Amino acid sequence: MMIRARDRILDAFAELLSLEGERHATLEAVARAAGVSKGGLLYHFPSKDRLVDGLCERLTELAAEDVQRMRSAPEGPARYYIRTSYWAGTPMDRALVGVARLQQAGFAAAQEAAKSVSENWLQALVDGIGDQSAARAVKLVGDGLYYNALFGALEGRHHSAPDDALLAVVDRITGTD
Amino acid sequence: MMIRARDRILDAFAELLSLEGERHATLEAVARAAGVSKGGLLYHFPSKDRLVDGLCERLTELAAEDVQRMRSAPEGPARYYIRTSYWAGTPMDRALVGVARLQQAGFAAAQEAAKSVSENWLQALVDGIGDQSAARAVKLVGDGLYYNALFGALEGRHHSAPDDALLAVVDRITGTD
DNA sequence: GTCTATATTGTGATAGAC
DNA sequence: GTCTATCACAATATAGAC
Repeated sequence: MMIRARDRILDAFAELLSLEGERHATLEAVARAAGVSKGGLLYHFPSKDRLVDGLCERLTELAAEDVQRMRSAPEGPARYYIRTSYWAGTPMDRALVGVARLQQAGFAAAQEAAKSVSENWLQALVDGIGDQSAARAVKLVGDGLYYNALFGALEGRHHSAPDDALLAVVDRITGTD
Repeated sequence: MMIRARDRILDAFAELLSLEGERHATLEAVARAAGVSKGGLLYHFPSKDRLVDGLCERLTELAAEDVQRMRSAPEGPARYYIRTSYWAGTPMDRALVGVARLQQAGFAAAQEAAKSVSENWLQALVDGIGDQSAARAVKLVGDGLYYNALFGALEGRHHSAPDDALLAVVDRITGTD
């Protein structure tokens, strides 16, 4: 069965945003990558702002699922968060980097969505670690990894191997060592 | 004496990029903010790519000076780096966030400049701390702060007060406590 | 639901006066 | 060095056929 065009369009949008940058994610480029015409795209998303909204909603859903996994992870939320903060080209990676790029381009909806998911991750870390400062430091290390992912995505780099030495440093931050 | 128009233009470009996002930093908006006409701007920077180059060069200069200060800081490079990684609206903050936004919009020159200054900061941390993993973790915390600055700039938030609790965590990472 | 064709606007860039 | 006027093109959006 055919994947719904609406989903293919969001896939293409996230991919162009994360791999080529916001300037290259034009409606025409997205339509072409999704295999539809510009008019076809605009049937599903009547304006670019609505397309942005669509990706923000997808990120919100994917991030909420991730927070659930994080809260119930046997290794603890800190290690889980750091281990999964590497760019691996997953749907959530592309959605997150895509929304970050939209936010930095100046789209208000992306600003709000990025802030919201960021706060949810931080809260899960605070609840799991207990200590505010340690949770914040772990969050910052993860943010740093995402920031580096913003570069890595454009360069086509993948950081597939979770870094054991870094995880050891994280254990020192949380006091688990 | 009148500040050179060329510098005013770069100031305006960095400010619009960091405070309103890349989409709003059009040649017309930059010219208006700098108090010149579009034609006047294009005398100094014949194309948008040259304007981007100009900001990248400014960042490279400011970052090189900062690396010097960092290497000779009495508190050590780690604490210096973290303490100055907060968004405070300084010229270097605006240049750095501005270039980050250009990079994520898809400008290749910004990609190279951001990568270069990032590597120089990391090298200063490695040289100062000794341990590779610890230096990398400190760099990631600083990157995380910059990543948060990408949000804070748009929201007009300033993180003027260096966070003592975070600096204490950094000491634990570097083994200085 | 998807297409083609077209309208509208914004953006980067040029030409030439002063 | 800076301006005004204008250009060419690209990006978003609309209209209407199928």
